[in-house]
This record gives sequence, structure tokens and C-alpha cells, in this order.
Amino acid sequence: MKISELSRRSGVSIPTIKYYLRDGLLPQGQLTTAANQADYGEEHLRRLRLIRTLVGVRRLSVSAVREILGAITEEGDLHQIFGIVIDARPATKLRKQDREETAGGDTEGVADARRLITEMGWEVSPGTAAIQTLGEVLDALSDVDAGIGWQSLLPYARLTDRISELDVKQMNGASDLLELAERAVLVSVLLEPALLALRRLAQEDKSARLFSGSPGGGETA
Amino acid sequence: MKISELSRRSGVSIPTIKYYLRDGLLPQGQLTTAANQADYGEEHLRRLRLIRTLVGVRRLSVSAVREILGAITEEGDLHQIFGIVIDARPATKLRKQDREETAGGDTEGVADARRLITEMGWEVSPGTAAIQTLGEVLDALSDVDAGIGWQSLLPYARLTDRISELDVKQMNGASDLLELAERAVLVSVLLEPALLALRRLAQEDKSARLFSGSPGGGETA
DNA sequence: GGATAACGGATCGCGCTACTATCCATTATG
DNA sequence: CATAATGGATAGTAGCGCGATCCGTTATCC
Repeated sequence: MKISELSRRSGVSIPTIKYYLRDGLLPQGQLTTAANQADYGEEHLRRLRLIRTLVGVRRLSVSAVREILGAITEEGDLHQIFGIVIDARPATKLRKQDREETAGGDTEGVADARRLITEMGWEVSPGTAAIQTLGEVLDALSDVDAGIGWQSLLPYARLTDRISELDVKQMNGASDLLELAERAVLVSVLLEPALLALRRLAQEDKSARLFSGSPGGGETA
Repeated sequence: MKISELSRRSGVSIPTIKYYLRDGLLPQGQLTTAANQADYGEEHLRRLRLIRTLVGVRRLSVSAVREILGAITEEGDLHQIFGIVIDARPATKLRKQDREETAGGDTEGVADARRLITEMGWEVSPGTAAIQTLGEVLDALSDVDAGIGWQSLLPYARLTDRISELDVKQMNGASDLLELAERAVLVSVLLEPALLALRRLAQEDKSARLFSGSPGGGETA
């Protein structure tokens, strides 16, 4: 398959494909006889769709995607792949707010996050970015004095625990390991916006039943 | 309070505060005697923290934040505020992939999303962005042939329904309506990354129990 | 009351990211 | 053999979230 066909079948423009090739997101095609003709396979097409999903649906930066893809192809251990995928955070460069840290180098929120993890009995690697994220949220909640501490999140944690059980159920039926890895990435990553969307829909439903004074109110650009 | 104090107490730089003032995120301070001295109150501080949360923790664009803040201050109906907050989507300018639409102007995924909503008995406004988001995810899932359709999301939907019940429980104890609105925004918005983080932690836990070949594997830069 | 520093207001510019456009020599294609 | 596509490289673009600087005015401190 030539690059033009790859572009047509994937819906990604040729310059963008070239960009991904340059940046190492997409492996080089097999160079044929001459230096200006390369051959791309179905694997490239799958990979390209995966990239577009990670960048487009979730908001991963190109560099984060590169890490994930590297993990998929190089590491054999699915748990490690998971770790990298889970660790990836959306692209941003916001300097973090000044915040005093406790002795261990953690903010108070991070410490609370660890308490929550202990309480749930979860076994996670202590450096996971998710802990930092959770800690940031707890810090922010404490800042705004919302009266929501880590204990308030325990019911949430129990529900997310059940969600993760659903997640691993979705990961059956893959033939080879590479496919399984890709599938794991998709389930973990692609369902994130779906979960948020579902929560918002459920919130809107609950909110309509509770707060709505004017029952119409359904036009948003 | 002068702008320097506002900057110190909020941790936001003066140029950034000025930028927010210019862009209408932050109401102007009360101009005092002269034209070069304005007075900011606690309300500005609270507002500033809210902005930083929306921009920093969730990834809302400045314009999206402006809409939300406008809704908070102008609309009285909490459900409408919720609608706007829920409708807000992270900043991006990715052109959407070419995708054939069915007759109604929806993609197949959006149609499936509506089926799911009907099945759940949720009452939501038909134009909510969350439906589009859900539809995109379903489209993407169908693209990669993951074998995950809208029926597979029903268990997730039931769990998110319970999550949203928790959400509304968190929204008690606010005195005035403005505070209630801000609180609602915070609960809805700030708990999003928390939920994702919790899911990732739970996934890592489940993944470790299922897939891990090498039990160490806990170092991530 | 005079120097100094901070203020509000405005304009310009920067750094980053994810691309897009253009050019080139080479080579498949009709 | 002419045309168009290809791989490869280099530059340019757009938008966003600020930061830097300048300006004239005014509080502040001695």
C-alpha cells in the first residue's frame, strides 16, 4: 500500500502521515527497490487509526502517544503497557500552583490519596500519575473548602472499582498479544470520555428532576 | 484588596489576572477615587480560584470558562447552569474525521447513544454535547472493530447513574444560590479527573492481579 | 512634598503544539 | 518519454495561554 492509499483509507492527510512517520508514531514503511517508494501494510492502517483515536478522542499529546505505542510494541507485559497507558496524562504545560509539601514530598492531597488507596486495598505502584492527579483534585477541593475529603470519595472509589472489573471483562477475544495490547489501550483510553459523557447525561437527568424550575431549557449551541 | 494582594493570595500572576479581566472571566474591580486604583474583594479571589480549577484541573478553554461563569452569575436556574457546565468540552480544534451521517444528521454512534439513553430512561436535552461525545466514542469503537457496542456500555451507564446520585448528594450545605452554583460546578467538574484517576488505580490493581508477569514494575518517570 | 513604587490599561510578542505547505530529486505509471 | 506521485527535508502556520513592556496616573513613604 502506498502512502496515498493509506491516506485515503485512514482519512488522514498525507502531510500528517509524514509527520507521524517523522515523529516515530508510525513505523517506516518497507522501502522497496528504490529510495522513494515504501510499502505500508494493514498494520500501519491499524496503527494510524489507533493514533487518531488516542489523539482525537482522548486528548493525548503526540509524545504521550509515542510512549504508549512504544510500550505496545516493545514491552511484552500487558501490565506494564497498562501502567504506561494509565500514566499518560493529557498534554498541558500549566505550572502547578504553589503548594506546601509535607515531609515525604507529597502534598496533603497526595497523602490523602494514598490513604484512600490503602483503605480500598488497592495495590498500585506508588509513583503512578493517577495518585498525583487524585492528590491535585483533593488539594483543589480543600482549597475551595467544599467539604469533600478523601472519605467522601470512598463511595466513588467503590463504584470505579466495579467499573474496572467491567473493563477487564472487555479485554477478551484477542488473538495475539499485540492485538490484546491494542485492545487494552482502547478499552482503557477510549472508554474514558464515554464514562464522562455517561456521567454527565446521568447528572443532567438527576439535575432535571431536582433543580429544574423551567422544564424546557434544552437548547445549547 | 489590590491586584498585587489578589495575585499573592491566589498564586496567579498579575499579567494573568489582567488577562482574565480583559477577557471577562473576572469581573472588574471597583474603581476607587481615581482611574488607576481598583478594589478587589473575596468574591474575586473565589472566582479566580474557580477559574484556575476549571482551566487547570479540568482542561477547559478560557472561552468555555467564560460561558460557565456567565451562566453562574446570570442564570438563576441550577439546572441550566448544569447544562452549560455539562455541555462544555475541552479545548480542541481537531477537525473531525469524515464520517457518513444517517438521515437525521447523526452518525451511527450518536444514534446508538440515543438508544442507550432511552434504555436507561434518562431524560436529557437532545442537543447535549455529551451525546455527541458518546457517539464519537461509539463510532471510534466501531471503527476499530472492538466488539464493543452500545449494549456493552449499559453496565457502565448503570454505574455512572449511581455516581451521579452521589454527585447530587455532595451539593448540599450551600447558603446562597451563587455559592450553590459554584459548588455544583466544582462537584461536577473537579470530580471528573478524580473519577478517571480512581478508575486507573482500580485498573492497575486489577491488571496487576491478572496480567502481571513481573511483579515489580512500578517505576514510571 | 518629592522620589519611588505600584496601579490600571493597552499592545505586542513568545513558546508551544499539531499540523500544513513547499520544495527537491527520484521513480513509478500511462 | 511526459506526468504525476513518492520519500525526505525544511519552513511556515494558527491558535491558545499567557508574559513583557510601555504609558500615564496615583498611592506611599520618608
